[in-house]
Amino acid sequence: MKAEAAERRFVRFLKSKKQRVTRQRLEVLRLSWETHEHFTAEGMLTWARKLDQTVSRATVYRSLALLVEGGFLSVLERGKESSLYEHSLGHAHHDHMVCLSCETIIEFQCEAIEELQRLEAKKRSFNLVDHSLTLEGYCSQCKNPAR
Amino acid sequence: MKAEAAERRFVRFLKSKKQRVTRQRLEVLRLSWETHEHFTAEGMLTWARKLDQTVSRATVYRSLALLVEGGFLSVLERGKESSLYEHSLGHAHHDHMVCLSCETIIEFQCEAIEELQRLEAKKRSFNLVDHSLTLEGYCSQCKNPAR
DNA sequence: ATGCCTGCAAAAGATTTGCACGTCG
DNA sequence: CGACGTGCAAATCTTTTGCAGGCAT
Repeated sequence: MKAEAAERRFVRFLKSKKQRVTRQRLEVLRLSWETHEHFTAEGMLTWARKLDQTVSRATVYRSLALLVEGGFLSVLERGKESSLYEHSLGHAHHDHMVCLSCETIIEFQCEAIEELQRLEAKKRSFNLVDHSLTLEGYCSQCKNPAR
Repeated sequence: MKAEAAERRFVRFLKSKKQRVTRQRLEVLRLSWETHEHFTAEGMLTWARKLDQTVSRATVYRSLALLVEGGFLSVLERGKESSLYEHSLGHAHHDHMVCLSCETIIEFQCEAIEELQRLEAKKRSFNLVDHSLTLEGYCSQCKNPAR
């Protein structure tokens, strides 16, 4: 999805929730569309501050949460490490492989896995909303069988 | 695996790492074998303190990390929420479905998914060490399509 | 002996919250 | 206007760490 489309959709999303369209919220949305990398809340704060000295950390967190709720961003939780965000609408869904050595993130898609997940959920009358799958190991660069 | 077997294996594990077999470490191991539920570090601390007033939080965390490293426990990371542990050796590997409403955790196994993960990893020359798959949604009790 | 462990308390790090003020609708 | 959003700083919460003394080997 293009940035402008995302923006229009975000405005609609906010209105539907009776929330206000503010400069800060739009800014976070726009910035998240400007990279194709994963980013942290702190990273977003740094970018936002380049445009507007006064944006606060709290607002960045609050906006990111809103964007996730609306499905504009998806989150990759990393235990105690800070979460990584990426814009998601219009991106095909994918999962991640994370290198335990160099931290590189490889994205992959596998429809067969998704299908099996839906099947397992259905078996248990579980109303599947979302899922997160992360494979941990060593990328081809690091191939480090030690641990 | 029985508790005694786990204990023997843990002692061997510690010795192999030239680490000491201490009362606190054994206690954490034993307690983790006494429940078949998932537990938090804080929960473990509470249990341990019933037996020994002086066990410290730091030691519980350090022991849990050791047990995870040795493969005695597995962890379910929950974003900002505290991690959940469960004894794993001798338990077949499984993944989790977490109810967004009542927090119930349903365990499931699917060898076909595991196989596909190995396949995807191999495709990318990724040396797979571990993985975590969590399905989020609503359990049959809560079936709450809203969100 | 002696070096790994432990308890304690303080530190860390990410994220959240309370509050007074600003601003969108 | 009036409610909702924002910035700021302080608070939270989980987990980690530094250090002095204790205990396993």
